[in-house]
Amino acid sequence: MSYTSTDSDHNESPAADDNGSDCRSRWEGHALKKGPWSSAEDDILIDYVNKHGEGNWNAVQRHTGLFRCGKSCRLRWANHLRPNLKKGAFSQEEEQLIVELHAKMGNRWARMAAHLPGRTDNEIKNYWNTRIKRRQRAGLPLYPPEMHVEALDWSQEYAKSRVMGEDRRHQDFLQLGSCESNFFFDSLNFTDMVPGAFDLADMTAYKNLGNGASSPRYENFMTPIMPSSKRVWESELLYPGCSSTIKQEFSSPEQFQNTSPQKISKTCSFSVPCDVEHPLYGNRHSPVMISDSHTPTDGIVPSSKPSYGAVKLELPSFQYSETTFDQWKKSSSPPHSDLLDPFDTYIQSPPPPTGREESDLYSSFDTGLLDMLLLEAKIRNNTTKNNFYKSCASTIPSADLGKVTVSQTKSEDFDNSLKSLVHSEMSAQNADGIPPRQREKKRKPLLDITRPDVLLASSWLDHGLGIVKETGSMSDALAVLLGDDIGNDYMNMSVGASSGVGSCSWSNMPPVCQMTELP
DNA sequence: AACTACTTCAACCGCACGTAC
DNA sequence: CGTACGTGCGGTTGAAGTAGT
Repeated sequence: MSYTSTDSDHNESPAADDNGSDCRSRWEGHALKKGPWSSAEDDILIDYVNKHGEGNWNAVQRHTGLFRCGKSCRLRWANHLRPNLKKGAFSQEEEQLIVELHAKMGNRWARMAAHLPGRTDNEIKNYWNTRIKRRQRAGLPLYPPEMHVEALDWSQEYAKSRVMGEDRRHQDFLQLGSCESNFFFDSLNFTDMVPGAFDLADMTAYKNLGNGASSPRYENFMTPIMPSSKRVWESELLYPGCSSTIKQEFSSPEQFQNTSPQKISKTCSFSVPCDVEHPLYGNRHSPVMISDSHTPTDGIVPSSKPSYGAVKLELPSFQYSETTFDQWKKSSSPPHSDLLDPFDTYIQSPPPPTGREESDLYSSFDTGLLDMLLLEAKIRNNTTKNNFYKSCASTIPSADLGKVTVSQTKSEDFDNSLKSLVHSEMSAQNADGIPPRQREKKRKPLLDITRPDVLLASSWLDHGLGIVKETGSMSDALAVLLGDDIGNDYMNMSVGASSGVGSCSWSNMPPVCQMTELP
């Protein structure tokens, strides 16, 4: 950015912004000013808003002669001029709330700002970016472990509220899957590699996975980056039944430990969500259980468009009603001081040691969600392949899924149909590495995982989480899971998508995605 | 004091959505 | 149905400020 004017000079800059409808660079022959606002401009804007109220920002320049575009006026008002704005550093409570909110929402700054009176989305965003850098430097994960538990609690509340029909506004465009992230991260990843335990809490854990793999100016990819087409792709991914069921069925680690893998498997089974008009799964909010699922879901349509080949380590953000969030807040545990900087008390409770015995994983149920995921992955290995197809199907828009008839739901044909859809979807996108439904909206690459700094950062990642980085490759895993045919398709896909959006080397996958051999 | 490196934050940019026509 | 417009959001940028040498 090159500010072309300052407070002292009131020259109108020959604005470089000629991009049409947004901030037009000129208005009635005058160049629109850019850069910092002068106090005189502020006064004009304040006066205008006092007289006419907020909104209709483009009219400001018409009525006041202020050579600022409407967007600029709105931003200035919202971030600096409107009353009741809090200035200064965030309080401890605010900081903690931001961390909690981010764990639940991702990079939804405006939504987070709604919970922080007097604070703007921009402030929160800046704070968060600063926090990322600080903690990265300190080699700390972005979230303390307690976040997982809280997120789990929240997801239950959230699931309840959804079943009760709340949050209709956001249900209108529910999409399944962590839509923007890499295909395997979305769909194969935890839902299937770690079947049955993929909900908000899981993604919080996953988020932590990536907390370190960033570099200056690129750190954001490790936080839940919303896609540029975020509103369409907004992920409401929740498998509320799964984690909730886990919690209900196994109220204690001992109980979990004493339960047969089969029971755990059934309890944690993979639930395919549904949507209101979904020809396959039934009506929205109709609890649906398919295959080996014993867990009703509240129904979310699997219609996300995967970003094939784009490893963005992105996590879905969760929309929620304000009511729901408040409910969650009430039910959540008391504030944790270790949510806060400076690197705080988290240092006193370091990440779990690496290289555990599996038995230790059982006993870590209450502390390490990621460990739980790993454990489940082992338990559930046998069901992974079939689930993979279902998961792939979850990336296919519901319209296409409609090709799979309801009668096929529980039959082998169902799986075959899904496989067919998956194949066709993959082959369609293989040509240029972009899924056909995504070509029209090519997005900026948010992560190039081949970047040296990104790869280097992975050690930080592992360190911060205490994860043993296994050496097995993802391609091997896929070969095992899918057979050579499908697996190769995905390998090719990965290569084909290596330009632009960001290539993905399988060996670069997070450790959790490299789980291959199970005892 | 001068220089450099780093951090903070205000503002810009592009995109997407909703609405009116 | 397509287009223009207004608005809002999230990501990015770079000037200004600060700390370190």
